[in-house]
Order: sequence, then structure tokens, then C-alpha cells
Amino acid sequence: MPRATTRQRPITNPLALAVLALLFERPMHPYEMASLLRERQKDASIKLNYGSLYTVVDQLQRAGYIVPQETNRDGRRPERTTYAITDAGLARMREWMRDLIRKPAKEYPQFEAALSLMGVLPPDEASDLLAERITRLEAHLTGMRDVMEDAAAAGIPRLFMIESEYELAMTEAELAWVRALHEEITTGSLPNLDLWHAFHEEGARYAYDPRTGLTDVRQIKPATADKEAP
Amino acid sequence: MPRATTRQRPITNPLALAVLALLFERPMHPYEMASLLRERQKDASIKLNYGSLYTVVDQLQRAGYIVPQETNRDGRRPERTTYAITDAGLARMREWMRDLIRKPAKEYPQFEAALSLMGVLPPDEASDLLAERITRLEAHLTGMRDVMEDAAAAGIPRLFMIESEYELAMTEAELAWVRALHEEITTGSLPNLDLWHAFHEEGARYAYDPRTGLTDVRQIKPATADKEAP
DNA sequence: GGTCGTATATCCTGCACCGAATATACGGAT
DNA sequence: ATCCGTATATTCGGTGCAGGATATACGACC
Repeated sequence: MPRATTRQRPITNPLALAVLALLFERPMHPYEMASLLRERQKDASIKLNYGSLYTVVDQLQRAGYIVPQETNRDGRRPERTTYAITDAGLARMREWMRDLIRKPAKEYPQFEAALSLMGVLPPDEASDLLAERITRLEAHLTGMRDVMEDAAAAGIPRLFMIESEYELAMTEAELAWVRALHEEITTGSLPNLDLWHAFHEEGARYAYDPRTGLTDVRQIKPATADKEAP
Repeated sequence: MPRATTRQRPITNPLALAVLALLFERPMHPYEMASLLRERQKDASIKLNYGSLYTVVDQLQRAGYIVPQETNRDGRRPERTTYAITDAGLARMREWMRDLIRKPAKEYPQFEAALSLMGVLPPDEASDLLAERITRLEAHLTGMRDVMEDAAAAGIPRLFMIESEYELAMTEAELAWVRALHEEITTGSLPNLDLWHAFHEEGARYAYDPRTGLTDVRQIKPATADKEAP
């Protein structure tokens, strides 16, 4: 039998989870949600922008997870709609949270993508770039530590900043790993460095086939665009 | 003066970078790109699906980074278009790679989002969920190590799997951190655990204001949806 | 008392993305 | 001989998302 409406995809934007969590505290209107998220620095862990916020609020409402409570108008300012969480929303929030904590999610960090294609850069350049990354990671770590010390000094419990401790730990781990890789390239202890160099000799192209284990180094000139795109 | 065309946003999908990297090796058609990425397991680091692949190929072409070379038809199979990289594409690829390696990018891991909202779950439940995550992370690590050993045994140089070493290191770091947090919750050494418990006593809601440092525990019943969504 | 920047509050629009559909070829099983 | 699962190859439709436009209020400054 045919479905009456096109089945709505489950909401995946973590900002929606933040909305549910905020409405779990008390009813509020979208702009206030954004202000609170900024004030508590949750926007460092959850990407926030107004366009997405109003979109997910709408989605949550259509799904029955939240309901508009009242619509106020203050003078001639735009109307603002206050929302409250429903029982279904409460259940969804808990389920979602449980899932996120229990199951490590497959994600695609940009740096990992770059690493997987690093062969397209000559090894000496890669090495220099990694060195620069090291400097930036160090600076970032210093910044994070300062912020956390300030927060601690202001008496904010660790419980409310646990996500920054996580970010700190992950950044430290990345720094250590990048340092080790950089070291291996500069000292030449990384296996097959000679191969990598060969790929980037004057005009060289490479094609490595992991099935056969064969590496094919060719001389091909890049194509030239002879027409402008229309 | 008005722009003739709406300025095209720069391409951000890392899959486009992978396309450039593949065409840097040799010209090929989109389906072949996908096959190669799968064969080399780059799809573990770069999200690949056909819809996006054909989209980014089109975008790259419009931007002048790649050009269609020839269109073959094999029997009655769908036509396939072979693309080649242009000089502009080569330059763009290098610049993009440089950026990704040099500059740590702000990303938003789902787990960090969940951590930042962890207060909405009662501490005992959070503890159990973290324990489950630990188990899953361990299993995932074992799996990754197996895959890497197989690859090493098959004679694939580390250079071509550097991204898995990164993923391994990051996962190990996360495991260590989660273990430590779990320990702190179960032993009670995490400060303000009592506060966290109090938030979740029968019917409680919490509102913590980091500006004033005040925590407000209220008794509010959740709203009930009295209407079905239309 | 005008004006300029910032805060309050939401909406609109265009693109990117992804799931799923389409169509044919081919090799092995029954 | 034919059936059917998998490989080859691309297209399309619908949605989520983000950038920026819109509109008013308010305080500071000259």
C-alpha cells in the first residue's frame, strides 16, 4: 500500500539535539537558544548558524518533538515563537544521546583525507607542511589551555567543559603523531621514501596498483584547457 | 557593476580533491575513479558515493580544473566520459593539499557534541554508555590492526596506508581518554558529581548559568503534544 | 537629534549532497 | 537454455544546510 506522505528522513543535524537539550531545561525561542549556546561555548562543539537553527526547529516541530507555546510581539520587533519539548522529544533526545555516546561514529576528518592523498605532493614539501602544522597545533593547544584555566578560575565545574578536555586530548594525540611522522620523513626512516621521491622527479606521474604491487612511473604532460567554460 | 553570473562557490567536498589526485595519475572516467578509490581503500578516509562523485566531476569541469577527453561507448552500455586534469586543476590540487596539511581545520565530531550535552543524561546511565563505547573502541582497534597487518603482509608500503596509522593513533587516544573519564565517574573522583545526580532526581530540570555560576533546579513537567502534526 | 554600530529576531534562496532508480552486460548456476 | 546476482556506468529528485537579506530597537557618540 502506498504511503500517504513521503516519509521524512530522520533528523541528523546535531544542532537539533542541542535544541532538544535546551528545551529540556525550559521553553525558549530560537534566538535565545543561539544566545545560550554561544554563552556556554557549546557552539565550539556544535556547529551553529541561524539558517540551520530555524530549519531544525521547524523539522523538530513537524516531527512532533517540540511544540510552539506562545507567540509574543515586543513593540514592533519581529514575532518570536517560544517552543517547548514534548514527551516524544524527550524520548528522542535520550535515544539520540545514548547512540552518540555508545557507538563510535565513522567520520571523515579533512586531515585524514589529505594524508590518504599525500603522495601527490613531493616528500620535501610534505615535510615542511607537517612542520607548519606542528607549530599551529602547538599554538592551538596553548590557546585551549588558557581558556580552560580561565574557566576553572571563574569556578565553572569541569562537568560543564568536559568536551574541551576531550578536544584537548585529541589535539595532543594528533600533535604527537604528526611529530613522529615528520621525524620519520626528515630522518629518512620512513620506508620507501626513495620511491616517493622518484614519483616527483621532473615531469613524473605515478600509478601504484596495490593488487599487483606494481608501481608505474610515467612521463605524461597535463592536459591544457583549450576552451573557456561556458 | 553587476556580476554577469552568480559567483560559483569554491568546491569544498574532499571527494573533488580525490578526483584531482586520481586524474593526476592518468585520465579516467568517473566510474573508474570510484573503483580505484575502493580498491585502495581511500573510501575509508574520503566519503564516496556516486551521486556526489558525478556532481563534483561536473563542478570541477565547470571550474576548468578538468576537461572531458573522449566519450566512448562500449556496445550498448551507457556512454562513459574520460576526463583529464588541467594545469589550473594541478595548481588547485596542490594548493588545496597544502592548506589541508598546514592548517588544522575546525571540525565537529559527533561524540564531542554528545559530551557537551552529557548533562541531560543521569550520571549512572552516562557511565554505562561510556563503558559500552570502550568495548566498541577496543573491537574497532583490533579490526584496524588486523587489516593493517594483512596489508603489510601483502607488501603494501606504509606510505600508502599512512592515513590508517593516523586513524589508529586517534582511536587509541580516544580510548585512553574515555577510559579515564569512565574511571572518574565510577570512582566518584569527578568533581560535582553530586550536582549532576541532583539534576536527575525525580522530575528535576536543571538550568546552569555560567555567567552567574548559579544552578537552578526546577520541577517542570514536559509539555504534551495535543495535536498531531499536519 | 541625527547617525552609526550592535543586538534582537527571523526568513529566503540557491546550491550541495545523497539515496535510489535506470539500463545493459556478463558469468555461473540450475 | 535461462535465470539471477553482480559489475558497469550514469542520472535524477528531494532535502538539508548555510550565507546573507530583512526589519526593528537601542545605546553611544558627535
